[in-house]
Amino acid sequence: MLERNHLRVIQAVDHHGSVTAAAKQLHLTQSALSHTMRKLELSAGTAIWLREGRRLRLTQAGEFLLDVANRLLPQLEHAEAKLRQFAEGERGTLRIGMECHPCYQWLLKIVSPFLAAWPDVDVDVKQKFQFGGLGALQDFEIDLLVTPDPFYRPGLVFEPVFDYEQVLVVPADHALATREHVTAQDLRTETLLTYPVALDRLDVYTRFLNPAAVAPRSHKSIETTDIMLQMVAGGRGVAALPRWLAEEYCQKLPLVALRMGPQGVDKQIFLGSRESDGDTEYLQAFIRLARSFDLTDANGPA
Amino acid sequence: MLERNHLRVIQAVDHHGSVTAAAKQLHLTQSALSHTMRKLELSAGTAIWLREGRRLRLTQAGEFLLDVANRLLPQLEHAEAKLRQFAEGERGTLRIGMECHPCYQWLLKIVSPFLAAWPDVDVDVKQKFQFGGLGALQDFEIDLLVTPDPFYRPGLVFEPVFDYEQVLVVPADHALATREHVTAQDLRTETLLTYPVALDRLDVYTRFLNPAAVAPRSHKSIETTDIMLQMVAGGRGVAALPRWLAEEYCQKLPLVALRMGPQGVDKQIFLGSRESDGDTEYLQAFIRLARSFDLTDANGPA
DNA sequence: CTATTTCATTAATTCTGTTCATGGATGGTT
DNA sequence: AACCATCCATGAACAGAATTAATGAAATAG
Repeated sequence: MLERNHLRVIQAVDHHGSVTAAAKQLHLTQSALSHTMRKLELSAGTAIWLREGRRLRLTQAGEFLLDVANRLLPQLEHAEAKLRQFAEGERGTLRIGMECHPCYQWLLKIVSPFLAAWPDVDVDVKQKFQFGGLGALQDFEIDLLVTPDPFYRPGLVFEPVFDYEQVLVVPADHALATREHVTAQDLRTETLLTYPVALDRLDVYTRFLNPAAVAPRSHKSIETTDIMLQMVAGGRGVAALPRWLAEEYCQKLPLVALRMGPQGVDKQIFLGSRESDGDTEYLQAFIRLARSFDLTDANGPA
Repeated sequence: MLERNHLRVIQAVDHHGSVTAAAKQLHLTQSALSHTMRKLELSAGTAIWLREGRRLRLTQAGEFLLDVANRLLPQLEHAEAKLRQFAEGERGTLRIGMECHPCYQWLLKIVSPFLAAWPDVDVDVKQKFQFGGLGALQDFEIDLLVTPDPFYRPGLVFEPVFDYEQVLVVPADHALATREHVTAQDLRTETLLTYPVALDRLDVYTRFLNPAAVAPRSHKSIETTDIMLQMVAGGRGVAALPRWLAEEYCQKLPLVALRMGPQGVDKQIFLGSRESDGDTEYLQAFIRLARSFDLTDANGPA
């Protein structure tokens, strides 16, 4: 059976031209190397070296094996180097699950410096999981969960990464635009634009409309933030978004962000991960990065 | 150190889904495999399998190693198969040295069926060697020498492969064309065309002209047989060639082949090889093929 | 709940690889 | 030519690694 060892021997002997010199490089006795060579030839069933006096020359089979060695050994070494990176948590794929639709914008701002700091780590963002975010985390479907709802489960840990206020975005020329804050009743005559998720996962409903037992005039779902706010600016409705995201768009479009209710709707985003990943460097680095990323940064220029 | 063994283990375990089944395929005890896996993970410094109950799942590092295994193992197996062919003398490069210029035509006729019979053996024909044919043979520069001059040296063996007569080729309308044979004196007024080699290696001189102390009117050297005989047919001179080669051209051009001297000049071609190659299958096969290749074949249609 | 399967662990054993000691061969030097 | 310094091969002894056997714990299927 052709082993890595054998390839190294062939390469070393050819490179140094003598058994003794090659043995030194391989940290072996000349005798050991000689034995190895003999056994290799024996198991190969053919001569690999021609011993002419004190000079060694490769046979055709030997030349062939040298080619193999020169081709495969670097690949093995490269594989080992990569493996070492895996071991030290410098390499891998960070699979992030999202349970918070608008957070995608926020995430992008973190991913970019992360990729720069961890060139050997790939990031993959998933929006759909088979059994919800927590299940996906436990099933190793994802490694990190971005969610507004931490939920204790053994083996999982959650960490708040930032607070923000959920606000209502209306056109700058809207009747409500000058109000200090809006009430649930104000929405009775409005069209509400939201992301296409279940109602019980929309804070406008759970934290604002439902407690007041109010429903908007109509409700439309839009996939992307850009289109959604274009429509708001066009007077087709109003939308609820994180303040930091809303304010970013207010600079580009004729929009106004309004507090919902006298106290406003305050939210927190959590990052969930498996306890067992506590020593995965790049994952912890991501969490640290996310936490250090305050609203000032988030609002800065992209 | 990442060994071939480890790659096989990763592949087998993944393929069978369980340690026990993989162990069976690897002709190992389940215990042995378990040990190997543990040591591999230990030396890698990272988990490679996630043990979830009785189910095994690869970590990211494991997935990576599986890729490496799937890529490298086939290459190693292929290398071993080739090596086996080398061992059994079914693969290699047969390097043939030529000391006999016109024999090139003859050689081509043998090489073609040989290549068909030994698809894994390449043939390389060399005309120039650093220290003559015998030296080249001993220095492993070539493996087979085609020569009219066998010369005993320890470690080398020569075998006659065929006899032929060296004849003089003249135009069909030449004054000598009807003669039973020509004498050395007849050439005194002729232009002799030969291959560009030293005079003492041309049989016309050593076996015909020199013994009679005769020189031709002039002497020109030509590289290729085709051109040489075109010139003979055009009345620009005469040439000495093996009869089998000459007769082949007599059918295409207005030429006549004449015996040189009353007895003619008889020659033999030998194949020289190293004794140590006595068990190299394909080399011996080539010699057998050459010997069985009698003049009838050589004269047949190409 | 029980029988069966699967994996991990410890201790014993077998094997492989390595070294030590030595001898023959080669090639350069005086 | 004789000598010496190397170089490679070999056999015996040794050490360490791989493998097995025996056993226990956990998980799954019936």
